[in-house]
Amino acid sequence: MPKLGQEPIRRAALINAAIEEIGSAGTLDVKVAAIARRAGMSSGLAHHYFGSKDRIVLAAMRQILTRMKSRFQSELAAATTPRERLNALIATLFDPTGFEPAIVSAWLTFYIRAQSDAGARRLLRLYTSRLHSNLVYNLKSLTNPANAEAIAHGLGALVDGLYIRQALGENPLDRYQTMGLVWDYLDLKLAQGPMEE
Amino acid sequence: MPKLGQEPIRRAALINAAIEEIGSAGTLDVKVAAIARRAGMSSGLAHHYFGSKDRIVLAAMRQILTRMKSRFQSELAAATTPRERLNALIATLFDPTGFEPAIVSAWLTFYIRAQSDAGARRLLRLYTSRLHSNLVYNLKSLTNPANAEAIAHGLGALVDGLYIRQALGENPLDRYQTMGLVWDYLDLKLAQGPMEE
Amino acid sequence: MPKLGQEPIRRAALINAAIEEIGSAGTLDVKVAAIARRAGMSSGLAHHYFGSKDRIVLAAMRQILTRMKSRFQSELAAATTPRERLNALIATLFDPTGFEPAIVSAWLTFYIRAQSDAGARRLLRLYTSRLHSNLVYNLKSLTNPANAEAIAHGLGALVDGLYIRQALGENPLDRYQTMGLVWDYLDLKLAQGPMEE
Amino acid sequence: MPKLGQEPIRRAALINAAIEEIGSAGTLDVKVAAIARRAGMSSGLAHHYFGSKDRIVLAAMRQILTRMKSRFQSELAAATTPRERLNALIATLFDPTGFEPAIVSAWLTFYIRAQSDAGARRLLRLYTSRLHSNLVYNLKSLTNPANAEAIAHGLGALVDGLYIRQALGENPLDRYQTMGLVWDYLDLKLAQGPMEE
DNA sequence: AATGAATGAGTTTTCATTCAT
DNA sequence: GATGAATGAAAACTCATTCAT
Repeated sequence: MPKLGQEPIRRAALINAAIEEIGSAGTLDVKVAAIARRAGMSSGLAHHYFGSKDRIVLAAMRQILTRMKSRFQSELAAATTPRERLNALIATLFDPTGFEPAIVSAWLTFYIRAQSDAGARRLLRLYTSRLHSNLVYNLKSLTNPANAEAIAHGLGALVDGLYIRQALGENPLDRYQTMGLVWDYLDLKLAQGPMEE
Repeated sequence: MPKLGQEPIRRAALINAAIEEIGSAGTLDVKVAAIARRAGMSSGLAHHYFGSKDRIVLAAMRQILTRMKSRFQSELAAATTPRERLNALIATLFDPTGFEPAIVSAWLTFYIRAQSDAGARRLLRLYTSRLHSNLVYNLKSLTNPANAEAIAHGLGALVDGLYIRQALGENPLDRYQTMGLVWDYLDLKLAQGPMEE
Repeated sequence: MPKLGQEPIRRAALINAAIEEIGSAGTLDVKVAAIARRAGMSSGLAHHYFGSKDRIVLAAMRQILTRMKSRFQSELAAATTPRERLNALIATLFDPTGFEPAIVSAWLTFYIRAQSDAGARRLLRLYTSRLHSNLVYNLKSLTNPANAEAIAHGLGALVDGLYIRQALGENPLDRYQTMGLVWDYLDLKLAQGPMEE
Repeated sequence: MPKLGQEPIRRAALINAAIEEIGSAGTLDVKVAAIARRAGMSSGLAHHYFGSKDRIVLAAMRQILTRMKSRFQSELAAATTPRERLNALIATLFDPTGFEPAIVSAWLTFYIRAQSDAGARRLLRLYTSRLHSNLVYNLKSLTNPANAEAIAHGLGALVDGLYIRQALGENPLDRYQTMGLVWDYLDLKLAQGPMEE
């Protein structure tokens, strides 16, 4: 009797292996064989489940985004005020889970890939715009709309920048210091640009 | 007698071609043959001058950093006060020359590559630490040392983040808006953390 | 399930093909593709199993030495007196198996290669010193130690010289004549330098 | 005014450079560019004078043989008796000039090449047969014809074997010890097989 | 479902040889 | 004669993908 329900297990194992492999190599230039080995199976099976290397990589990317999305959802569920929701968003962005070296590194690599791959770009844009509108939506309760847009841009850029430095091992700050830097920015901007009167 | 002094000309042509190729591909994963073709020569000659593909790519990276360094130097020459120097640094970072798609793209790819390539990492770290100490040095005239460090970190992350978004074509801001965002951050932070008394 | 245990089969096939190819070309300068073709597989597979051309060639050399070693062992097993063992050693050195054009040719090429390749040199030195000490050990029962060393040197050089001539097709002697020449040398030397009293 | 008579100088320089290069590389697999550089000229000029790499290598081989021939002639000129001539032949074979590592090494490499290259084979055979008949001719004065042939074979093989060991750096004997080994062989053989009565 | 053997197309790399000057 | 730039063909090597079992 064949083991039932192997497919989802195998797929998940491959996706995780791909993320780890990309993260540890610091390159999208990983070998299917290496991913499969890390996932404890043959390269042939990896192809069987995903059809091509590109699909594996894309699935890994999707997986990272999905994880982040569900983290957002659970964090946001507990928040009630706009400021709490903003704090929750930032806390999620810097959640240790998403900040593991492998994840950060894989994430950045996806950024690069998005430049030349429409599928990756679409995925990433979806994520970016969701985050942006989420930020803007909550900021609008705390400041005027134009300011909300500006702050959202600044926050987004700051987060991306901190990510990139993390990936390079150049960030001398720990998680709380990093979050403090972002919160500080948020506080300053909110103090600077108040609600229109 | 053959054409003399072709070496520097060819090397420069190859480096430029490599930057363009990397920029247009959005990947470090370019072919030597493609670079050589773009530079108007055979792939054999490219190898003759650089020895290997890696060296060509590394030279391209070095070139980008060199250009940025000389831009810094000329901008800084005209500045006299610390604040002017900070403004000049930021202006240089967002100089259109450095923000051309090809350059941004090559730059980002370089970031990723630095993770797995010691040569690239060394080069990048040199650039990063120079920029950081330059920022800190000038900020120390305007605020207390601890604050100077913190602001330099925030500025660095912000700039990196804006770069990444530019590379993705996700930055809806133009050059002046982008610089405005950075200046604004600088102003806010300086206002927040004054000189120690 | 694929055919299992192909690796040793393929490796052996490649090694044999390499020996044949080297022998028939009279050069170590053979193409991986040619070896692979002779072994009935793709060049990719040859690389898969050996990693590089050099490793294939080295493995071929090792194989030749191994064969000779096992021939020594079986010949020596039957010998009981020192003189019988010396005769067995010489008989083995001139065993037709080791004197096939392909083998001789590969062997000579190996000699040359040993000059620039540490791996080959180590292998060859191992063989050379084993043979030498084997000769010396048995000669010591028949003559004084200093003489044993000298005879071993002479025998070694004579054998090498006969090999090289065989490789060039310049040796007008057949196997027995060639062995006779060596035995004759041994007899003369033993007669000349007797046991110390 | 162009320098006159440059051609023979250039050719000689290239030939010497080729011998050195082959000797130091321990391979016939040397680059034209490397030979030319060693000879202090461009690779283009090397082709101008020799037409192809093969011709350079062959010329180097011819050069070594020519040198040895002239050494034979001058040594033989002084000898008057058969035994003196034999001694002179052996002394020439082990003349330090011909025993320089580069020469020995290049020589061996030629041996290999002779297996796959008719031009090289012809050249080498010419040398070999001349030496052989020279040995035989003089030996015939000292022993019976059949014995002369046999001794000449043994001497030839012994010399070749000593050469190969020299090239490998495996010969623990110095020049005089090496010659002693050969003379010893000659003496023993002559003592063993006297003139027919 | 699963394996890992096998392929072959795609790239890098090397170098003898040619050629404009 | 002389240079060294330039080429291009040949070879090594890599790896996604296929496939027999």
